[in-house]
Amino acid sequence: MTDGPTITTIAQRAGVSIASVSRVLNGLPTREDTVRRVMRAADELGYVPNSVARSLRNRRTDQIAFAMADIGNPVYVAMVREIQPALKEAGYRLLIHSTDGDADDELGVLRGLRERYVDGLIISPLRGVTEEHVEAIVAARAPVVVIGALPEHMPEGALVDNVRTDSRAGVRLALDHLYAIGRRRIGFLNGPLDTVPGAARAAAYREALGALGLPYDEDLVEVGDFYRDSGARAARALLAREPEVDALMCANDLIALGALDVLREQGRDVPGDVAVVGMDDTDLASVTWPTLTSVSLGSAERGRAAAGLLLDRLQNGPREPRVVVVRPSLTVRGSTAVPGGRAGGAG
Amino acid sequence: MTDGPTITTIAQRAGVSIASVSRVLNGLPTREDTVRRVMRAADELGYVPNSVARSLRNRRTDQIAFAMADIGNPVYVAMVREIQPALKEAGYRLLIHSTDGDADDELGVLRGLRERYVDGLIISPLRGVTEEHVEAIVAARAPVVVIGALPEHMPEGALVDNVRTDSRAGVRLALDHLYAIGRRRIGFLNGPLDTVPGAARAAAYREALGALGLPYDEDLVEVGDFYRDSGARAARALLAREPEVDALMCANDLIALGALDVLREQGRDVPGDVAVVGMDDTDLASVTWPTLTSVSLGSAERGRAAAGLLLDRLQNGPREPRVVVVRPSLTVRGSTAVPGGRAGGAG
DNA sequence: ATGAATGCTGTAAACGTTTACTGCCGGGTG
DNA sequence: CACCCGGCAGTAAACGTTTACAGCATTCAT
Repeated sequence: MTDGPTITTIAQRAGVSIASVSRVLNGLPTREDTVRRVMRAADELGYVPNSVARSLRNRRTDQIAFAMADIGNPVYVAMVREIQPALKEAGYRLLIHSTDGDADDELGVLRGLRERYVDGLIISPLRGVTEEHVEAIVAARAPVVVIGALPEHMPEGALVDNVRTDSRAGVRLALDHLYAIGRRRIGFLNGPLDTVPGAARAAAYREALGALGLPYDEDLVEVGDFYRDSGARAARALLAREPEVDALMCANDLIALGALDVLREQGRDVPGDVAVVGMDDTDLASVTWPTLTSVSLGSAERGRAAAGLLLDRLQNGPREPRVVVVRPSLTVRGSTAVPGGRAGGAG
Repeated sequence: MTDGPTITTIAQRAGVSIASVSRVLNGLPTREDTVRRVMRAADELGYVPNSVARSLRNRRTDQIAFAMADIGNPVYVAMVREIQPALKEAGYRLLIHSTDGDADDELGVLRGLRERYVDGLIISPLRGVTEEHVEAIVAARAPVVVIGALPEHMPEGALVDNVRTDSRAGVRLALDHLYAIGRRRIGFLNGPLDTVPGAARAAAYREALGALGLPYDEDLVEVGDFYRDSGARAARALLAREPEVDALMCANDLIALGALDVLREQGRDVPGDVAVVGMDDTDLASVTWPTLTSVSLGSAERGRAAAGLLLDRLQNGPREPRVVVVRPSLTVRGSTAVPGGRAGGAG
């Protein structure tokens, strides 16, 4: 009564052994009569199998974890939105680990794989895959998909697929676009250099300027965090130091939001005086005013790919690690809507 | 090697029984010498306890689920952001069920409680708590917290706490504000009437108008979905039918976004010509232009409260069901920033 | 009528823990 | 010296499944 029926309860009521009960419930060939008796008893008792016991015996939990820095970040929300239905479809439950950018937490999740509470993991390490990450992945002996950059050489035993985006190409798209609409003094508001995206975007900015024949000027670069208020601070500093900038390349949409705040506050027209480009192309980009031109790094697509790779591994067994690269694209909106000249902004 | 060490492996290596191993690992009083031997063996083997086996034996999984309609909705994101750290702090993992507003899915989660894969559940049923929900909750015999309205009378066995907000009061806050800044023809863009929030807000709108001595005019009301494009459609329809509206009360921020799109497109000044108020006070509200005055229904607070109630139950055992009511508040921003008159908008 | 083959069913072990219970050993007490 | 008690450790059962294996009827062929 208080403790819920088990197959033993059913077996007693139906007058058969627990083995028969199990077989019936799992649809294994059984005599018609036995099937009826067991089904009847199970129905009457309102039996529901205990998933923990089943997991212990089957050595699988039908659970998959997704670990990222911050569930409040629209990029990760976009990924979760793709991952969750894909997993549900395949009969897996989803566990969420929001690590708050805490590296120890992140490693904790990875090491926790050895507790076998999930069958696989999708992880997006904020500060890249360190030696320790690799060790934990090897020790895990459960499939892992990393969203983001992976070290050049992974050891043999690392069962790890990889989904990445070419943020270098993304930055180039943005700078090409700004160049095309006539901008020559292009500031750069970046996130922390010790994060993977931060470092990659810094290098890409420099490289893209070179390709366009523009000089790299340290005074045009400001480093902060990937948040709105930090973006505002950075924009303020940059505009004070270099009032002549005619475009701001922002390392993500939140930074761009902060920049827009400051530009509005200072009465500078966007994009007339200063054009602004964000990155990630989150939902926010179509909400701002003017709407924000942004480089899409395919968050949704990356989420979908990661789920696909993991499920493939779980369903079809071991295989060579795979890498999926998602191509960035540029969505032009109001904040750069000045084809060739310097007119008022549009939505 | 391939299968990971268990306490049996440790016991052999340390030359003790598995009981002693377990005792040492759980910090139960044990002879100094035994402790050392076991610890040493565990270290050398890189032992990690199997959480599934532990769950089976302990009859607890240290997992909690949160079920809501759509993880893409900022309201739920805000809740998750509060729930996740609270659970982590208490040693619980978080499972996410995004039901896509599918009622069967929602019931599935509730019924799934009987599989005992989680120790408790926080659920925010989109269309209210039906008879079937109640049945499932009673059958669950695991603590449940419902965010949203609960039926008047719950049966004895229902282990359910409740967190709700007073959206009636929220709507009143908004209408009082609009009235105070001189608006008299206040349109209402609502969500589906068969959702709990939709129905509540419809009633509240009517009631609040009455309290202000304003007539209820069906032509001023438009019903759609809780999404941006639906909000835009509704706004277009309403403005076409009633060009004289001087304010739009929107049943959530996304609808308000759509309304702002349409007003801008039609060249109507916000808040000069039409003031706009949203609901939920999501992150979006401070991003739009003009920024959006919005009624906060305390999403974060509700999430925190729900986690608190559930953890309390899990840690301190059964007690009388509790109800927490979160008071709404109004955050005034640009979209209504016209104290008493009809001047240009500000941020 | 006997043997093998066929088709179900039941017994028991296993998954990896925790813990009640029993038993052993040593020391203190009468 | 006998007894008891305390402190530890080991045996075994239990959590709720799944499944290998053995066994039993029944059927069929010879």
